[in-house]
Amino acid sequence: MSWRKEERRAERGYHHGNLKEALLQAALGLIAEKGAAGFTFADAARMAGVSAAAPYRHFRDRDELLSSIAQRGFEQFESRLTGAWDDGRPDTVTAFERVGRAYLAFAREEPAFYNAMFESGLPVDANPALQAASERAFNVIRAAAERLAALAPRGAPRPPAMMMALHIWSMAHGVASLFSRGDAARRKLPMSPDELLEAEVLIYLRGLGFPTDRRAPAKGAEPPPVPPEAASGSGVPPGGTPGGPWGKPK
Amino acid sequence: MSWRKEERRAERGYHHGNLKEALLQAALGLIAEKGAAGFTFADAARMAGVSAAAPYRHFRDRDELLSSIAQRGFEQFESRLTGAWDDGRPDTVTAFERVGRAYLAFAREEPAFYNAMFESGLPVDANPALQAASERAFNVIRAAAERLAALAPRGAPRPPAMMMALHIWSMAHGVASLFSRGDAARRKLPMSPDELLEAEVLIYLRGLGFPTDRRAPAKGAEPPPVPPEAASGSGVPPGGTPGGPWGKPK
DNA sequence: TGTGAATGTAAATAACATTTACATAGCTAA
DNA sequence: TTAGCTATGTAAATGTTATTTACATTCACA
Repeated sequence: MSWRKEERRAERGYHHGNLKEALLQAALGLIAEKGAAGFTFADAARMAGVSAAAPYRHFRDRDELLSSIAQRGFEQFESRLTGAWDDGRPDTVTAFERVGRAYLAFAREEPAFYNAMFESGLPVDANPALQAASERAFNVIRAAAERLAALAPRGAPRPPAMMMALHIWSMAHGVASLFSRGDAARRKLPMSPDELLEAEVLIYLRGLGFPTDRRAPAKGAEPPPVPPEAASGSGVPPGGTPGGPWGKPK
Repeated sequence: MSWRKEERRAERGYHHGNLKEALLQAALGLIAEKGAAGFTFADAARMAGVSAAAPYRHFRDRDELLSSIAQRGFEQFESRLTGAWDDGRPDTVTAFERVGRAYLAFAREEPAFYNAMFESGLPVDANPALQAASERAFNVIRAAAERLAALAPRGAPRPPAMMMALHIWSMAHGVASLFSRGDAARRKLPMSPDELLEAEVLIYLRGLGFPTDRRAPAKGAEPPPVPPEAASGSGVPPGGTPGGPWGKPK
C-alpha cells in the first residue's frame, strides 16, 4: 500500500516501484492509439519494461485492466460533467448545454477513456464498482434534468426528469459516437459536433416548452421558480430564437 | 464464379462448395454470441468444417470478413429503413417514427450486423464500398427528413433537412447503443427503448414546430402543404398533445 | 536480522492469425 | 477424352498473445 519510492526509481531495479500505475498509463496510451480491441496486455508490459507475466501481479487479467481504466474514466467523466454543470449557474439552460458540450469534449479529448467506457464491449453491469461509477456519472445529467424539469413553464406538463436525462444522454452519446470520434468524425458535416448537439438539445428543450434563448437571468431570478420568458410569453413562440437554434436559415 | 453445386454438397468432399457464404454465416453467429471482438477466424473455419487456412481463399484476412458482414448489414439496414419509411405513408410524421422504430428493431434483432457495423471499430471510411453502403442507409433517413422539413409549418423557419437527419440519427443510435443492446439493455428504465426514442423524436419535432399527434390525414391532405393542426393552431401549443409525447404526467 | 508477503522473471501451454508449399477438383481448350 | 490452368483446400511452420506455474528477489517489519 505504500509507494514511497514512486518518483525516486520509476524505472530500474528488480521491482518497478509503480507498475500498476505505469501499466494503466501504458494501456491508456495504447488504447488511444489502437483502440481497446487492439491493445494487448503484453504490449503494456513491454512498454512498462517488465516481463509479460508481471502485470498479473496487479490485474487478474486483461479485462480487469480495461475495467480499471473504464472505472477511472467514469470518475473523470463525472468530475467533468459536475464541473460543467456548476450547480446550474448562471442559469439552468446554459449550464445544461455546457454539460452537453462537456460530454463531447470528454469524448474528443479522452478517446482512450471513452473507448474503454463505451466502446470496448466491457460487460459494465458485471462489475458492481464499474456499474456504480457509471451510475454516478449519469446521475449528474439526471440531477441537471431534475432541475430543468422543475422549471417547466406554466401551461406545459412537467416532463419526467428521468426521461429527459435519458434523452439528453442518448443525444450526447449518439453525436459523440457517430460524429465526434474516429473515422466518423471525418464525415463532411454541415456543422461541428458541438453545434450539432447544441442545436439538437435546444430544439428538444423547446419541444418541451422551455424558452431556449438563454441569457443570464436577472440576479437571483433562478433557481426560484420561473426564468424570465417562461413567466412572460406563451412558452414557445413558433418562431423561437431568431433563425432557430441552428442559426440563420440562409 | 459458378456455384452449381451449392445445395447438392454443402458439407462433404474436398471442396466445400460454398465456403464463403458458410463463413459469413458462421461469423454472424459467432459475433452475435461473443461480439465482434470475441469472434475468431479460426472458429469460423472450424464451424464451417474446413482448415484454418481455407478462409484465406475467400477473405484477405479477418478484417475483410468483418467488413463484408458490415457491408451486408448496411444493405439490410437500408432495406429495412426504406421499408419502414414506405415513402412517407400514411403521413410523414407517422412514417418518420416508423423509421425510428425500425432502427431500434434492427439493432435488437440483428445484433451481429449492428455490432459489425457500429461497434467493431472497423475503419468504415477506409473501405469505399462500406462507406458507400453506410451512406446509402443514412440517405434513407436524410430523404425522410427532407420530406419532413418541407412540411415546416407556416411561421416556423424551415429547418435544414440534413441537420434534422443527423439529429434523428444520433438519437436513434444513442438509444440503441445505450439502452437497446447488450448489458445496457438491462438497465431499469422507466420505459422501453422504443417508447424512449419515440418520445424523444416527438418532442424534438415539436421543438421544430411540427404537430405531433399524428393521425392519418384526410385523403390527399398530405404531401400537399400543411397537415391538420399546423394550418389551424399557433404551431406549437404549449400543452401539446394531451399529456405530452411521454404519456400521462400522472 | 530473519522471514513472510509482495512483486518479478523464465518457461511452458494453448489459441490465434497468417504464410507457404503442396494437394485436389473443376473447367476449358485441343 | 484429356492435358493443363485455375480455384479451393490442407498441413505445417512462424510469430504473437493470454495465462499459468515454479522459482527469484525485495520489502517491510517483528
